[in-house]
Amino acid sequence: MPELAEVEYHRKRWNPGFDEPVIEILIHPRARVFRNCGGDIGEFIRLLTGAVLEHSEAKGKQMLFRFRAGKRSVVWIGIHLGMTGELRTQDVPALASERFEPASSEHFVLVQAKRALVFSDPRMFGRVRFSTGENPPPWWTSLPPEVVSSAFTEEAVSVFLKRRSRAPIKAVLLMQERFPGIGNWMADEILWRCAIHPRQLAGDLTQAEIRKLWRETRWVCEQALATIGETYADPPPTWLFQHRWEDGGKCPRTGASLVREQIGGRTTCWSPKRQQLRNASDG
DNA sequence: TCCTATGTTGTATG
DNA sequence: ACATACAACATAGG
Repeated sequence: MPELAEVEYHRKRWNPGFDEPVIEILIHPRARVFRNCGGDIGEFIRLLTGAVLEHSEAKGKQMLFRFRAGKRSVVWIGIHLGMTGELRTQDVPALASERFEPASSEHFVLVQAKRALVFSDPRMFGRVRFSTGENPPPWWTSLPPEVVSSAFTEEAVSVFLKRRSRAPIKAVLLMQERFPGIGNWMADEILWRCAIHPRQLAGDLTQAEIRKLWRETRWVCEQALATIGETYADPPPTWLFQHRWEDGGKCPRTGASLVREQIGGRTTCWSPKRQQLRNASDG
């Protein structure tokens, strides 16, 4: 499920574990989610045992958790949820004899006195990585500016679209280096609001369309964070979101039928009455 | 049985 | 070197 707002929601699901030490770590060390995890897993497990979760944040689809492991030692855990990853907390049994038993998809569990912090991911497209030291790892600090930040400018979008001028705009919106956190449903939602056909080449967009795309990208991210990001509540039926997966679904603006096709390698939903392909010269 | 899946990455091709 | 397209990754559910 995880795009920008779903990631933010899952990040906060570990909040009940703040300020309490990790007693034990349960792990499937050979799970694919630990590929290139940043060093020796056993060593990170040793450092994390007894450590205290003191901060977390999300950037796009990435999450970072900071643990204090003694006065001068910090351990960072980076998590990406991939396609099917989830974070949750679970109460641990009061009796020590009923120890927490992770399911096969629960690759990484931080057990505390009162609860377990659980990362699960059946398909294992997600990723867990580790780092140590006072500063966040380089892969984190080099992430692009967030869509909802002031650094996400119309100019930056315009430059990026010109660089990617021969790719369909749908594929370009999925590129995390400029649109961090945008995923398949958000890209479709944005293009539907802009009345831009997902197959339109990025280089064909007029400056007015680029401005609209920039504004609607920010708007969809803000609204998704306010609904899904807070309570996991679905956005209202005025969004494409509520209709896009339903066979025979209707466009909430025009009432006409929606269509689905593969564009940029992903199933794409749009409203043909509202989003029409045009020649570059027509713009 | 076959098809789909809210993601990323490695590789081939232009 | 850069941009683009697509298979591959691994599993569950309709």
